Amino acid sequence: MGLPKPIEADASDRIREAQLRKEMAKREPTWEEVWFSGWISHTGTTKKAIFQTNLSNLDKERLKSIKSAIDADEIGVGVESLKKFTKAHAMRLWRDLQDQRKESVLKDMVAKTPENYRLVQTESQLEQLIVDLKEEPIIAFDTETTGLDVYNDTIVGMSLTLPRADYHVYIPVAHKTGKQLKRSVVLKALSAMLTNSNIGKVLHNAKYDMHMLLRHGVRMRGLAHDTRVAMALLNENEPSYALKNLATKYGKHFGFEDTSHTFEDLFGKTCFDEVPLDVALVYAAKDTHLTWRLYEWQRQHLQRLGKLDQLYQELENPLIEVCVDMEQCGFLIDQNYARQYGEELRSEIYQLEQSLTDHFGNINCNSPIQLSRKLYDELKLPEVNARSTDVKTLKALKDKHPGIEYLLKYRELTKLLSTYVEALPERIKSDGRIHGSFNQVATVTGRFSSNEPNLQNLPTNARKLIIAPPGKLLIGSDFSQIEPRVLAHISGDKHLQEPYLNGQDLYSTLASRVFKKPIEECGDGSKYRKMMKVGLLACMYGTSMFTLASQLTITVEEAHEFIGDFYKTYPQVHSFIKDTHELVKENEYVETLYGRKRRFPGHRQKAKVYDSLVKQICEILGVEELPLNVWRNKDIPRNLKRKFYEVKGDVESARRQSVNAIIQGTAADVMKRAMLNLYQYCSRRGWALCGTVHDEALMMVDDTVTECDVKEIEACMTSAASLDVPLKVDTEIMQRWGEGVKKGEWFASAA
DNA sequence: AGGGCGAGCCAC
DNA sequence: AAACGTGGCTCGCCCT
Repeated sequence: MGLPKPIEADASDRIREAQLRKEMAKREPTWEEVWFSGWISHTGTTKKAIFQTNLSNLDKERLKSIKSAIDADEIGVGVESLKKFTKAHAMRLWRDLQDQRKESVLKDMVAKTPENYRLVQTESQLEQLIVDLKEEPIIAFDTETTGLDVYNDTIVGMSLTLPRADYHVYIPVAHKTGKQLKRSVVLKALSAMLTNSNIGKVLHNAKYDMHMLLRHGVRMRGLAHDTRVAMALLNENEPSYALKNLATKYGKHFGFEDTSHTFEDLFGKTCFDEVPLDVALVYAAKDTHLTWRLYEWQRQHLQRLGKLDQLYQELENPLIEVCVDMEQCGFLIDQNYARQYGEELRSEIYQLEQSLTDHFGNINCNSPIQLSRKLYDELKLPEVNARSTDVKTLKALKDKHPGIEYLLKYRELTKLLSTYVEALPERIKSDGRIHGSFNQVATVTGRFSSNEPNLQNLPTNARKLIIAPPGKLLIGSDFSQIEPRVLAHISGDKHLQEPYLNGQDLYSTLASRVFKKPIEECGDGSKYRKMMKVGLLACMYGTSMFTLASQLTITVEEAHEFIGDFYKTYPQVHSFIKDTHELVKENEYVETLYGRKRRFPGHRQKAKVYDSLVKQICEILGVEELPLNVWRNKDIPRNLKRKFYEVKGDVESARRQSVNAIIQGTAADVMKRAMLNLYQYCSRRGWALCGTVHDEALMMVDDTVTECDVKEIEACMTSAASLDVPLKVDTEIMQRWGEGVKKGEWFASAA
């Protein structure tokens, strides 16, 4: 092998190298990057140019030849040690460099501690702080803790920004080293301020700090602004809402030019109570400082946007403490039931496994790869759906092999067991409850999400693990058909509103009109009603004719005709959808009824291209409307097709999402408003709102609850919005979630 | 060993 | 060529 020719690094190479270094600082690099970077450091920058070249400039072949040249001792450039430069060596070097970098960064940070960052370590300093706080109508606040578990970790320090006095403090209370006050002393001194709802607090992700303060018995009031929640309203597409990432990205707009380092960067896995106070001060005080600046910047934008500000002030901000209380409430798990049910499932699964081995041999049925090999290669089952092994495909193959039904049952039971029946009890905290978290700003449409565990996707059988504590009952109130009602309101379609105003069944009425059948033939369980229900949902979700056809087991042409008839009968629904597409093309965003925005950056240009291509295609074919299948149409030129499919996916996806975001988002707004009403009502009664599943609110109430109380609960929800159609709420009462009884029956049997 | 990712599946 | 919107969790598989 010949000696690789040195590659001269020019200025642009060096720039790219710097970029690579920057990239490497942000994420765990691949070992090749490490190897190369370490190599550069190891050899020094004065060595041959070949070593100064950016890795990304070397094609794979060249890199390989260089490596093997080194291995074969063919590179004799005076870097003898290089041939011993192994991966392990590189990683070690990398870590050393990182540590050195960390240390020097920390040293540098401490040296540059701003003058108005102060530690509060003594009684007199604390007293002075309390005095100064009396002059502040609004402050920024943050806690530093031993970890991220709000039910087990503890506060090790607190930082505050005093905007009027123009200084920032860090109050260590549980650091392992350094002079500091006791946590109880500090909290006692601060509690008047923290619990005073007239003193505004600005926090980043307040829910977390509020939980933490509750760990030490302090209920924070007067949350004025949460920069994380507000950021989600200002840009629902933000890739990360971590304070440091927001500072890096937007800092230049509010005077934070330097990129801040994340906790991980600086401290890795070290617990914050081990961090020396001088470092802790500059890190922690900067957090509230940053939060405050971010707040001021966000205020400008919210005020400019008006409606969004109102949404924040009236809805999202008050909802934060509702979330805190919901999470604190938690869900009680029936542990005996869980054990017993788990055993039942395990034995049933064991038997199914025996049958599966008989049918399919010794394979792992949980593995799609092994399963598809068995089903399609060995057993030669027809590949109805491209070798897929999902439920839908398996159901289609049910008649083809006797083992499939066992497989389906096995899927169902193992899912239930592993994801729910075994997993939920593992999350039980010391109070016997699970405390999942609810996130009000995790979805782009404004709906709630839930995790650790997700309480919004429990199947009925898993919900049965959750019970009301003694003396309590669970109440589940759900909005009936909220999304169609929102559509009826927003589209303004009088015909769609009619059944709601007259108390008729929506889908039967729709079906009767669209299919031109007497209402008797469109009743509950009729095929027309079923079709209509699927069809309406398809319109709200923007389903393609292909999918709709397969759902209804009709042809694409029939589906197209069906939707055409629907739009003809309900023209305002059609125009709402078309108008929305136009609107999103023009503005690149849509809004819910309450001003929540869903943005589609870059859509305008793509939509223009898309529309002009549609026009061209229609002209060539001499038709008004785009044909159902463009790809197979022989009359359309190839390059036109190619251009069309380049933008088709993105544009149609944005259009579907825009229509859906208005409907789903408005429904979410209404639910959030309802939750505020319910929270107030429940608090007054000493009850608890404990969760939400999109259109349903869950409450924990005394078992003395009356029919009248339930009416008030429902009123809290129906009065949440005044639409052109009435809102309807159905309520179930239960001791065990998943075994609910309609309110009517409950009170009838109680009497 | 542990992270990333896709398949699959649960909910509305 | 892809085919329905919003989520989160577990598993197998593949990678380092």
